[in-house]
Amino acid sequence: MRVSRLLLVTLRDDPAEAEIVSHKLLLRGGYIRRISSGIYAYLPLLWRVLQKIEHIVRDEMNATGALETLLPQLQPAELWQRSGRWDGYTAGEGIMFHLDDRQGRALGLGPTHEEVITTLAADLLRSYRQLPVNLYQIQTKFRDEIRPRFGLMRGREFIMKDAYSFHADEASLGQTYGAMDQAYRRIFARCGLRAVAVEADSGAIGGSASQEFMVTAEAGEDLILTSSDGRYAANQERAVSLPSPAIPLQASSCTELTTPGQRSIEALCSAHGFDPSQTVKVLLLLARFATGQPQPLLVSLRGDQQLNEVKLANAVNGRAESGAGALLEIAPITPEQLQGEGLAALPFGFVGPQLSDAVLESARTWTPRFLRLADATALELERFVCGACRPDSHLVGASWGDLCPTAFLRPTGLDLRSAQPGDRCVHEPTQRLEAARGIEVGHIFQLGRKYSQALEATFTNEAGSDEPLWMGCYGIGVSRLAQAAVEQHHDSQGICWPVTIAPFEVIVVPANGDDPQQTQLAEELYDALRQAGVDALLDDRSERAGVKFKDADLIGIPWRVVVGRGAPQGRIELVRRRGTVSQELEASALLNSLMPALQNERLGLLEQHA
RNA sequence: CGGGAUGUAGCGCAGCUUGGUAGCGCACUUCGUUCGGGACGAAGGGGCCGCAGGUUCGAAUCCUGUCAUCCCGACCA
Repeated sequence: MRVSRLLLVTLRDDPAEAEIVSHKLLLRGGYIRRISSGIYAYLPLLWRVLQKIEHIVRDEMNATGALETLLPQLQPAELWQRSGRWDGYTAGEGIMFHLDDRQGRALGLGPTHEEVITTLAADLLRSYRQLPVNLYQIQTKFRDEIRPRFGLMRGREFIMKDAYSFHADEASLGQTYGAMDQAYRRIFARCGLRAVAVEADSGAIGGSASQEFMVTAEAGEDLILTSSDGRYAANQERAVSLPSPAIPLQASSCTELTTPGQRSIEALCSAHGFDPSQTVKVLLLLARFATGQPQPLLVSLRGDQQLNEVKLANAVNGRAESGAGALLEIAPITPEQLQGEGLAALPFGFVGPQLSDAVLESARTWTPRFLRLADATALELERFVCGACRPDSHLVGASWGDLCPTAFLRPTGLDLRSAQPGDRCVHEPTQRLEAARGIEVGHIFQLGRKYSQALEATFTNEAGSDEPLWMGCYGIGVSRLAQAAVEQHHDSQGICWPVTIAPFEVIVVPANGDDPQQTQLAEELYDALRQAGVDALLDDRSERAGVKFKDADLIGIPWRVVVGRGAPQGRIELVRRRGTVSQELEASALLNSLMPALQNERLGLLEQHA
């Protein structure tokens, strides 16, 4: 390809719309243009990158025996209603774009494809003899994100590879899950990305085991916690750790303490010399469901611990009444909400675990009793400080036995705290958790039988009876991966693509486009490279050398061949983009010099993972 | 959804306080000189100042509304 024909439009200034470096570079390098918030055009240069990523994905997926398919993006609401996800995905802060057709039938634009694929499986898969099967597609997904940001990182329309496997038993599912784990490691390595596999929450998709693949980068939206021995890595949403021991409170009985205006743990402790680990804080929250009544929550945590919302949401989901439908939101109870329910004001900041359900008695729409949950670290305290349920007053030396004498008041003990960097590890207490930021580029799940049961996808087993299929699902954010690669591979001059996903492998630059000797030699080398199977670009523009060098650096072509003053003597220059390593050599020696290095780079980081 | 900011040429911005009909840099076109790290000179082209109302003799500028985009938040009272 010739640069003059490439529709290469580069920008000198950072566009105001971009915040992070990868987003700026993709815009400046002429890779993407924003069409609307979270919606981007993939320009020809980026499309080449995406196709190279897709090729690697296909190659590795096919190698595991998976079958490529293409499923509809426009999906009937009925399918989603049968799986129970329609309300959760469309109401509240649901992420599914949806619409009505001319007959008034509701449809959704697929944010994911479990419903469609499971329906197909129910239709096609009848016998254990057909199993296991793994189907995948590379498809545009639609998600109405609360807040799209960072270019392709969190878009409302993006390209994803998603795969769905079907099995006769759990062991077979485990096998494919393992094979996908290995395939994913190879895919990211071949793309030249440093990625780590972490334990993850399975989120809205549901299911049991799940693992995320994170590209480590400062701009990552996720916090990941790892042990330095490499044996533990988890998303903070899911991470577990050993809490620091509490400092025992010297008290044998319960007394009341006046605490004017001391609503926060911090204010309370600094005014009276308590350690936060000697206190129990109580959070009053409201869980809203798609169909069921709003459920007030009373959550007790040790004062020095942080609530993990994801763990809480999972706990609430597991305890919701069967007809409640999807959990839409958990948010702090506000004074306005209490008023709206016709309830008396509550002493926020001075609430203890003993708060009676009587305060909810006359609620108009809420369930008139709290769901009482507590983190294990709070329940372990013998004596502690907590709110007295009266303004400007706390209890010192309270105990669970005194406060909550009846089983009715006693909270259920769970793991609800967030693990923090520096915490001791569960697998080995001498190890500490370290924090890193990561961009989630892949996620694999063992779904089990959740969808197959809901959508009645069954097969006939060896014994002749019907049972639901076992399922797994496996995603890779293809467009996000492209930007994550830029985030991980750039310098002050621009992008430094790994060869495997670069739009071109080599760019040939005649320094002076008016010099016939230079242009002729450049043309010859360009032809020779292409005949050798190299993905080459020729900068045939009549620009000054500086402009061509700057553009080559910005768009990040891994190798540059400069044909300049040495052309009459047959001397050229070979420059490696990464590190800007340059060597001068005979034009006739180009292929011999370049090909071994290029061949090696075409493996990505694979050799490290072999 | 809450808070903050910004909408002026393809991109980056000034002008707005104190109303008088639009400017700078880059990019684009032509010519000349230059030619190995975003050249220089000259001459050009391009804007319903986001949109809609209002105030005024007159609005990019003041007022009201609306739309869009970006950032922070929507966990610990």
